Amino acid sequence: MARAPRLGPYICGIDAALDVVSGKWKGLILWELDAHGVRRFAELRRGLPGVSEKMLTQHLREMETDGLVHREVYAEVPPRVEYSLTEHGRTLNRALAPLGAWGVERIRREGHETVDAAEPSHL
Amino acid sequence: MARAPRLGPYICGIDAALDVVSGKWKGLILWELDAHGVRRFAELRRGLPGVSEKMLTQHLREMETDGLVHREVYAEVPPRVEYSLTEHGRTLNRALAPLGAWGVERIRREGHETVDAAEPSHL
DNA sequence: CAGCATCCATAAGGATACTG
DNA sequence: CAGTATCCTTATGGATGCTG
Repeated sequence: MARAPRLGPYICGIDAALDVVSGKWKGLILWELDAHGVRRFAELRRGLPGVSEKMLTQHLREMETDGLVHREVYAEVPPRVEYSLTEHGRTLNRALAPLGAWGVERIRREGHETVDAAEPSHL
Repeated sequence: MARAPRLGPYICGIDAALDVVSGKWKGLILWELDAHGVRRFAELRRGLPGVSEKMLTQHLREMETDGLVHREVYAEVPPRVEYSLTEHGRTLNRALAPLGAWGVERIRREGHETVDAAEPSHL
């Protein structure tokens, strides 16, 4: 099953925003889709080293429900499904930019380990 | 025990930033401390309706470890402890502002329920 | 290819009682 | 006042196998 419909009320805007980006891969999914415009399931999977099929599917479904991601299914054999960001997804991604910059600073400051992405860098 | 020292490497800045604000009350703790400058344990508790002592203590300790919060203990009877933000805490809070604004928009858009804060509003 | 179903391990959060 | 300690429930994420 997916995420339960969030029981209590939100306390503030941060709370409401964090609710839709919390999840191990959601920030990265947002980044991938924003960078490439459109991605198929398998492409997305390759872009997120270590993600399981289950988690990728689950996160994509939740983000679809939250109005961040658009899912386009083509009735072909073999099946093809393309994911892209909605306008809300794009604005969220822009709102996340300063946070990402802060995070990069934190990594640099504390000398955390990072992964080497095949594509140049998300940093 | 508190949070484990985070096993894997960070994938991107968002990832590294989310790691320190994930936790049911952390965004709000940041907000409270930024708004008031200095808060005692009990004041903080009143500002976070519904938080348990355990979670508040735990979150504060993690945020201290992450260099976001400063904890000042006064050797008095009865004991007094004051919490405030470090410079890193303040910059994080600023980086969170656009996300908070996005969240407020989302609440408005989707008609989510919110709590009525005693103090004017976190929204 | 793009998934769904099932089972399982760990992490996050909460309730309650007690203390320097 | 400002916490600890303990026990318990739920949420999150992962492994594996199967399917239209």
